[in-house]
Amino acid sequence: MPQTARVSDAIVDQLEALILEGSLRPGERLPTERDLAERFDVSRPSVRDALQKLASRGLVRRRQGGGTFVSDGIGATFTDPLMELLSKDDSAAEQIAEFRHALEGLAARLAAERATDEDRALIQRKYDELRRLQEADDLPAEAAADAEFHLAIAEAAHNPVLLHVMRTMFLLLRDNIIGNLSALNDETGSRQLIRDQHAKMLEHIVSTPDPDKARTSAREHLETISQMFRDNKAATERQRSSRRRDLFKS
Amino acid sequence: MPQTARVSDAIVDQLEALILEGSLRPGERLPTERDLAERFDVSRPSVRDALQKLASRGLVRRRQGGGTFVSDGIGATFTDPLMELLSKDDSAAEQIAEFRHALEGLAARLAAERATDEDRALIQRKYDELRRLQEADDLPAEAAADAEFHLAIAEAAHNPVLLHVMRTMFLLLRDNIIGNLSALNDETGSRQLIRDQHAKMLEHIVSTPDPDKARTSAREHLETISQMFRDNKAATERQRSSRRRDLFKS
DNA sequence: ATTATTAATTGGTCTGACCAATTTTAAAGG
DNA sequence: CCTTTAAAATTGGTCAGACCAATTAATAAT
Repeated sequence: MPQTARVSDAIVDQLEALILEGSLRPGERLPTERDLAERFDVSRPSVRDALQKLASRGLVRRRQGGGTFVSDGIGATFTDPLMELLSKDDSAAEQIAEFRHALEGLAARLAAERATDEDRALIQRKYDELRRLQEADDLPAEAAADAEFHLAIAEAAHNPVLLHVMRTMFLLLRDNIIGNLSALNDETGSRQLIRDQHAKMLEHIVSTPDPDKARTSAREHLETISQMFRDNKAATERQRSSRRRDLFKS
Repeated sequence: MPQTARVSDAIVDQLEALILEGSLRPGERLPTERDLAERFDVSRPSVRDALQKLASRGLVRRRQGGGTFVSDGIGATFTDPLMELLSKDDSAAEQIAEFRHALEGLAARLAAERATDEDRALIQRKYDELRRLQEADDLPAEAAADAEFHLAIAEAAHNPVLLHVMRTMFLLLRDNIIGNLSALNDETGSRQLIRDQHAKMLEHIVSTPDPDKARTSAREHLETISQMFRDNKAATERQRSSRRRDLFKS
């Protein structure tokens, strides 16, 4: 029997279609369980089953007493439970760094080849926003803007699978980017280097598109990020080591 | 309130832990809903909620009248609903091909660096199995063995995030690999080329490990695969075009 | 007009019943 | 004694109705 033979699966399919096609918009409240039960002519537990499944997939949020809402950003939360599990591992950031070069290099190259005028405008806007936040003293906002800039480039690559993988990657790296940026405050010149590299990426993707140079500048940027990550980790290890020695000092 | 305040969420957490730690093994049947309700001292609908969530995540399979079973291969089914949705798009295979080079090249390099004796033995076994199936006339089995060989290399890279991304990638590519292999039957020499490339990968990862050569041979292999894919697609397009002309011939 | 209280609404949990698919057990026939 | 078939038991799926707890909306009091 097909997997959708279940009453609740049929409801999931219909609600999912409404969400993905935009009839139900992010933040919008769904009809109540009792209401949906009436509309679909099924029992309330069957509707609950369906809504629980959508919630499990991150498509909706449920509030006792409040209602059921379409999630604000589809994909803004993990939709991959295994990836979510892996994200709890401290070494996830390091593992991602190992192939982030390759993905960001490819995304930059494809973006230089394929970006539409609209894409370029979006990348420019995200770049401007990032520059503005680099002057402000708000690390979480700066980290978010950094991710937005890179994801705008990924969008311009017009490869939905690659975009999805990179989105997930940035979810995993959220805390890591903030940590990297805070470490930047302590080092002369590295913040400027990051800014220069972003400017170069922008140039080769938006101003004078050149796939090979776009790819190279992206990879250089990521190599710098990785080196910073390694330095940051080593410094943290030294601090830990020092604190451990202090603890056992007589 | 924390997300696990719900009765069913607490049950999900406990069952998940049992599955991930191996107390509940793949293929093993779980206690019945009524049994679990008694053990957890909650209602049957609450247990159902929890089991539905595990099923939605691909961790268990449910059979009316039969019972609830731990899935055979965790990760063997899609755990990412958005990726599953993208897989329904015909161009997913092409999109993945665009970055598969990079990932497989990296996996091969890391495998050459990091493989344990056990890893090398596994890769050798998967290679032997693939060679055996290349002599048989069973395309789906050959395609599965091909994926197993590549995934054994990815396992030897010892990067769980990369492995997870590549596993998902192979789920997306399942049908595509079968199509590529069936097209191979029609072409002189390309099957031998594929075999030679697999042998070279094995050599540089297992026999005489060399990270740079491993990476290069993996990328050459993937370039061949991509070219085949493009040729296969072009041929399919020509066939479609020819059939369209035939349909309108007076 | 604002604030506090009360009522209504919504999701969460529960009990008990029944249906449909599957598995197990028992009986009949060879 | 073995095999086949039928019946019984078990399991997940669905339902109705009730009640609880959190949130929202409406009303009353200041």
